[in-house]
Amino acid sequence: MTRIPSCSPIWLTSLSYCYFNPTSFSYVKQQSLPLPLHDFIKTRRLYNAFFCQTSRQFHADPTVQSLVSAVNFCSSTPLCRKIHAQVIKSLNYRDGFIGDRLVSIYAKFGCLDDAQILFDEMPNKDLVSWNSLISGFSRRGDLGKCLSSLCRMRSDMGMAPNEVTLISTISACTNTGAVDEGNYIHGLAVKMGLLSETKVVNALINMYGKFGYLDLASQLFKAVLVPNVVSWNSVLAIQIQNGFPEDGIEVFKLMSRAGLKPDQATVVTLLQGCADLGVGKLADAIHAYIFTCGLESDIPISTALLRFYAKSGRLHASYEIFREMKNPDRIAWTAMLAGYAVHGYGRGAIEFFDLMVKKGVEPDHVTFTHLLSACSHSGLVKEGRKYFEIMSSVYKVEPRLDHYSCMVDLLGRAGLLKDAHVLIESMPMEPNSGIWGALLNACRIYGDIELGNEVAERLFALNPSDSRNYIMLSNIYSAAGQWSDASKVRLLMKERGFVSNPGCSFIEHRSKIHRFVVGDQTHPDSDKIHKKLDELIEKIHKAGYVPRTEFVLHNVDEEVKQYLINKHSEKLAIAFGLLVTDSGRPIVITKNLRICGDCHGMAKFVSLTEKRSIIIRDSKRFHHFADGLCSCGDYW
DNA sequence: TGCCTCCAAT
Repeated sequence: MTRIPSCSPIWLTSLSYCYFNPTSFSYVKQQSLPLPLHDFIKTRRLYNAFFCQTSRQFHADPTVQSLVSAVNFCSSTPLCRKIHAQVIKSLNYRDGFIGDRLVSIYAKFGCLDDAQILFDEMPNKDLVSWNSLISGFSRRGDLGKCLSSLCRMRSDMGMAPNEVTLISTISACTNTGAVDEGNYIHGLAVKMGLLSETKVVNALINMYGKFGYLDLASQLFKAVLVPNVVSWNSVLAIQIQNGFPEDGIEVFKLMSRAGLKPDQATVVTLLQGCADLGVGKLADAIHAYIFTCGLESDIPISTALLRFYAKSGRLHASYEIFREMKNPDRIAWTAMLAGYAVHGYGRGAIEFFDLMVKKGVEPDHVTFTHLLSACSHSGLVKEGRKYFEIMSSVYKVEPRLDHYSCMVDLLGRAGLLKDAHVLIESMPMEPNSGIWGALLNACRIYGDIELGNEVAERLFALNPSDSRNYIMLSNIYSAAGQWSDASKVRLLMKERGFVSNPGCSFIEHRSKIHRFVVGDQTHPDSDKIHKKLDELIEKIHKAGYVPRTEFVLHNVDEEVKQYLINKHSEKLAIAFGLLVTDSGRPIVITKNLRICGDCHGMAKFVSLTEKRSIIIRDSKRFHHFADGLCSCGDYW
């Protein structure tokens, strides 16, 4: 074994700095430290010697305890480096233990190379060391390294993975959408008899749920002998995230009946379901529960609550929650910003963003998506361009597809079709269907048939099975009065076997959800509703309201068109008490003001499939429709 | 006394 030479502490600190960051070698040189490259290589061996030597001295040294506690509270890379340097200096190192923790911290903060180097240098790697490394790769979404480490561990070292190894690997499969690899790990879990571990099954339930294999997930859940809160939370989240919030709420009821106490994750997930469904009463109950349990200072819970109120049109309530937060994090700030954006407060969103930066909260790519979408929906072209520019130059957030999509939408809605097209051509990555779709929508608004045609061609090539593109192109032709071309597109759709689903509206009334489809008379109170509708339609027509119909339907009588439009969502909303008048004129405020007062636009926005939102204002307050549902619970 | 499953902003 190499003898450990006597070294000054400063030399060792620099050594560890240099060790972790070879590019900063010049820094060490500047300090006039005797450390040329070959010495640096030598120090690697030296370092190994430290590990071996110190493992023997571990119990003898009194500073070990402080190092252990230091490493346990280690929360950042610089701190981790300091402790690591200290570990080397004090010669107190038991392989494993502190090393494992350091590996996982380096990995946690994205220094995967450092983690790997440190791991490789560790002389005696036990199962926990391997798990630390694998979990690090998993957290950073590096499935390849996760799997290769798992293989190395099994074949090179002859070590069997335990439940922790599998949980980390399953999690990596989930986050990268790797179905085959996930199946392989599932098989491995069966082979190793690890399906009796609830945590492993929970990870698998979550994985299959995220992949959309709900049957498999529920089979696994049923097979768990004693499901814990996480098992229940997983099933709850699966239902809600796959678009079945009602089933999710049923799961919650079963969970309560099974005697399990909801935890933070339960509450957050339920609130997400409430926001998707717009069920105000359940959310109110949850809000009360939050207070009873003293959870109101919990940031994720407050954020979920904030989002619920914002989605329900109660932006003030949402802001109150935000204001009450002690230390809102980036996610909370972004959620609030999204609230402003979705309600069409472009200027408000900008001001809020500036405040966020001023408070020292760093925006990320999601923040910019909302900010740009706020600019887009308020027609703030100049501002949108500015933020798109500085997001990479100042905030070092490289624009992604979503940001380009927002910008194309912004320029397109402002009528700058050419600029939008140029921007798409300049993108460093392949534009997706969302981006071409935004441009196609702009072509529809401005009636640009030529460009619309070109864009539609691209969309058909990119996503031939998406019926929305065909409908949009057909609408462009309809709006221009080119009925035969519009018919051709519709025919093409038919040939390719697409059925265009009619938009569906639904409204919560006294804790019950009522669904309506155009021309639908199946509601038990249909007669009453329609009578009321006729009354109100007459009223608003008298007030001077004329719906736009030109691209709704063609080769249909004007009267029939009016009928179909009138019977749909906007009038339905009015029938339920949202008399949309302001000094005698109906007002419709949408996040895109250009569609304001457009009956078809509104019906479309309220439709379930569109997943967009609108806001209607009556004399007292705003009513917000999100995901096809009016969820302003207190006006009935 | 180190590694791990569910939950918050598109």
